[in-house]
Amino acid sequence: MGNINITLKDGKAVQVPQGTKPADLLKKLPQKIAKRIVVARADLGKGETLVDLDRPLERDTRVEFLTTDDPDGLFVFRHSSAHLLAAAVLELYPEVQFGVGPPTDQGFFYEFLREKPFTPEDLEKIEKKMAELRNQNLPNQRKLVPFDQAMKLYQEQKQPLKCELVRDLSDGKMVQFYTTGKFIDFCLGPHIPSTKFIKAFKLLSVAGAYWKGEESNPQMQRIYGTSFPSQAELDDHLHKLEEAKRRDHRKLGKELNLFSIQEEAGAGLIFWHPKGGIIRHLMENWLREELLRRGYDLVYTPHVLRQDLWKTSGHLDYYRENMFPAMEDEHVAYQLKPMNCPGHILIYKSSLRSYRELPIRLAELGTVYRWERTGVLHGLLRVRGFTQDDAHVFCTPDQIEAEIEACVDFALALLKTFGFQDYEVELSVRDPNRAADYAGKVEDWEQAEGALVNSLTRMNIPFKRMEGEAVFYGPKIDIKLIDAIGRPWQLSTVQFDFNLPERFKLEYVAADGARHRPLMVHRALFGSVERFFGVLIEHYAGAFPVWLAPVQAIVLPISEKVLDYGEKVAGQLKQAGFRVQLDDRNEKLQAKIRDAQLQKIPFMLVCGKKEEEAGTVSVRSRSKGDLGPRPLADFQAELQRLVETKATQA
RNA sequence: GCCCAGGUAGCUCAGUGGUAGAGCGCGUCCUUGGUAAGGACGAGGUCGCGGGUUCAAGCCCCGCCCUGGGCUCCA
Repeated sequence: MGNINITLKDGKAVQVPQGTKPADLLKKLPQKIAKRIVVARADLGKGETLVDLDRPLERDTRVEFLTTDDPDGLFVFRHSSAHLLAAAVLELYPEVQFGVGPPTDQGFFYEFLREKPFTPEDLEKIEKKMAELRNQNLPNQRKLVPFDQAMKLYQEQKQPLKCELVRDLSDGKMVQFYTTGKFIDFCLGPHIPSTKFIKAFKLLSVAGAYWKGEESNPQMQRIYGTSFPSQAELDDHLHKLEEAKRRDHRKLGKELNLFSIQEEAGAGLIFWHPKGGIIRHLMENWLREELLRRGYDLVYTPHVLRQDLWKTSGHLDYYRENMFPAMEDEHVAYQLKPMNCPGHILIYKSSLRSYRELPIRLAELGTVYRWERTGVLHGLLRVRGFTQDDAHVFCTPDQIEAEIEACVDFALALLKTFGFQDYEVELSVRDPNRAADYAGKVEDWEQAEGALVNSLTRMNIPFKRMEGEAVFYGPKIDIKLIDAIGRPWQLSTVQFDFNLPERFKLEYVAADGARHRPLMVHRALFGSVERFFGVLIEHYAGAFPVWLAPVQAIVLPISEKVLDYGEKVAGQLKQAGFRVQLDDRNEKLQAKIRDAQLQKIPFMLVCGKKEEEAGTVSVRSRSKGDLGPRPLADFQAELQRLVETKATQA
C-alpha cells in the first residue's frame, strides 16, 4: 500500500499510508482540541464533503477538522442526536415505525408512526433512555449493505416506511446504513464517532407532521429536541428561548394593553386598543409624511370590489382559497379585497397616461382580508385582516433602476427609524428551466433582474441570490430585518409584476407617440402594519422608544398633599404635546414606581414637597433608575429632543 | 384543514363525579408613605358553546368554536 499526501487546514502537509483515517491524524493534535472534533471535511473522490472520522482516506486530499462551532459540524452533531433519540425510542417502543430524522436550524427531530401519541411523560422517559445510551458511548457505525439485503432487513423489522425510503432514495445497488446500538438507519451521514459527545440535550415538543409532508399521507409524530456538546451551551440556548417568550408580542400585547383578538369577533382579527392605536398612528404618520416627501401620491380604494375584477386580475383563479367568499346581491357578486393592486391599477387606468406623467407612485394604507386556515393564525404575525402599506410604481424601462433604488432606500430608512440596525437582503430570480411557469417575456425578466442587481450593487448592499425563488409574476427583493435578539423577520418587499399590466392592458403614450406597456413595481415596507407592530413589540420587548411610547412620562406625586403640584406638572407637559399620565392613586411611591416600571413607561417624574418648592421634578428612567431632581423645563427640553430625534435609546 | 395540548373571575392559574378557589387587578375605608408591591373589608363566575351519560358534571362521552405548539399552505 502506498502513501498519500494530506494537507491540513493550516497548510501543513503530511504523508501517511493509504487508508489512514481522519481519526488517526487527530491523535497528533493536542488532546484538548482533538476531543472536540466531531467530523472532518475531506475529498474521498467526489470533491470535498463531510466525512466520518473513521472513513479511510485513499487519495491525496485536504483534511479539515470540524467542531460544533462550525455550522456544518453542529449539523452533523444534531443529526447524530436525532439518531440517539431514535435509538432510545426503539428501546422503549419497539413497535413504532421510523420515518426520517434530520437536524434543523435549532436542533433536530425524528418522526415516528405509532398508534398512541407520545405524552410529555413519554418524552421524559425517552430523555432518560437517551442519557443511558449516551453513557454507553455507542459508536455510530457506517456500513454498506446490498439493496436486497437492506430491503429484507427492514421488512423483517416491520419498517415499511424505511423500505419506501430505501426504494426511492438509494441507487438500487448498495445501501448505506448507520447503526447506533440496535438502531439501524438508512442514512447519508456522516455522523459523530459515538454518542458520548452528546453531553447535553433536551426534548422540547411533539407535533404532528405528515409523512413526506403530504396531507394525504398518514400523520407522523415528530419529536423535536435540541442538543449541545456542553450543558452550558444548552442552558444558554434554553435561556434564549425564555428570552423569546419574555418578548412574545401576544403576552406583552395583553400586559401593556396594546391590542386584543377576541373570540366573539373571530379569529385573526385585531382590535387595536388605545395604547396600540397611538403607536399605529405614529407609525402611519411617519410613513405618510415620508411617502409625500418621496413623491408618492396617497390614494384610497374600496374594500369590496366586483367579482369580475378579481377574474380579470387572475386572483379568482390563483388566489381563491385565500379569499373570503363572495357576497351576492341579485345581479352582481362582490368580494372583499385580499390585495390592493387591482384598485391602484384602476386609478392608473382612469385616464390615458403620457410618459411625461411617469413614474406614477400610488400609495395606500390598504386594509385587506385574506382567508387563512385557522391553524396558521398567529397573534399579530399571521392574521386574516390587516393593513398593508402598499404602493405601486408605474414607470418606463429607463426609470426602473432609479425607482428600485428609491424603494430600497426608503425601506432602509424605515428600518433605521424604527430602531433596527441589521438586515439581510434576498434577491429572488426565476429558474430558467421553468420558463413556462412565469408570466411575462424572457427579455423583460432579464431586464428586471438586471435592474435589481444593478440597483443593489450600486447601493453597495450585499444580497443573497435565490435562484428559482421568484414568484411567477416577477423577480423581487426581500429585506429581512434582524431584531434585538438576532431573529430575522421578512417584512419589506419590492416586486416586479409582469402579470397585472398585461391582464389589465395598461398603457402609456411614449415620446414616439406609440402606446407602450408600463413596468409595474409592487412594494410594501412595513409589509403589514399589524405584523410590523408585532415585530416592533418583540424587538423592544415592549419598552418602546420615547417617540413611540404610548405614555412617555408618568407623574408620581408622593402623597395626596402634593397632588396639585403633580397635576400642574402633568398639565404643563400635556399642554406641550407630550403623552403624560398622572398617577393620583392612593398608593405608596414604591407601588407607583413598580407599576410604571411594569408598564415600561420611559420616565417617572417623582413629585414631593421638595420638588414643589423648587419647581423641579425628580426623574427616574425606566432603564437607568433615579436620575435626581432637575427643573421641569430642562426635563421638557430633553423629552422634546428625544421625540424629535426619534432616539431609540432613552 | 390535520395531529397534540389547552379554554375556570379583568389577568395568571389551582381544582379527578357531591355547596366553584387563590394571587394580582377592581371598589370602599384606614394609612400620607421619597425610588420595584402598606393594611382591612368587599364586589366579581352561563367553569368556551351545544348535546349526552349520571341521583349528581368544571371534572366522563360526542360535536362545534377559539387559543397554543407543529404539519400543510403562503400571489
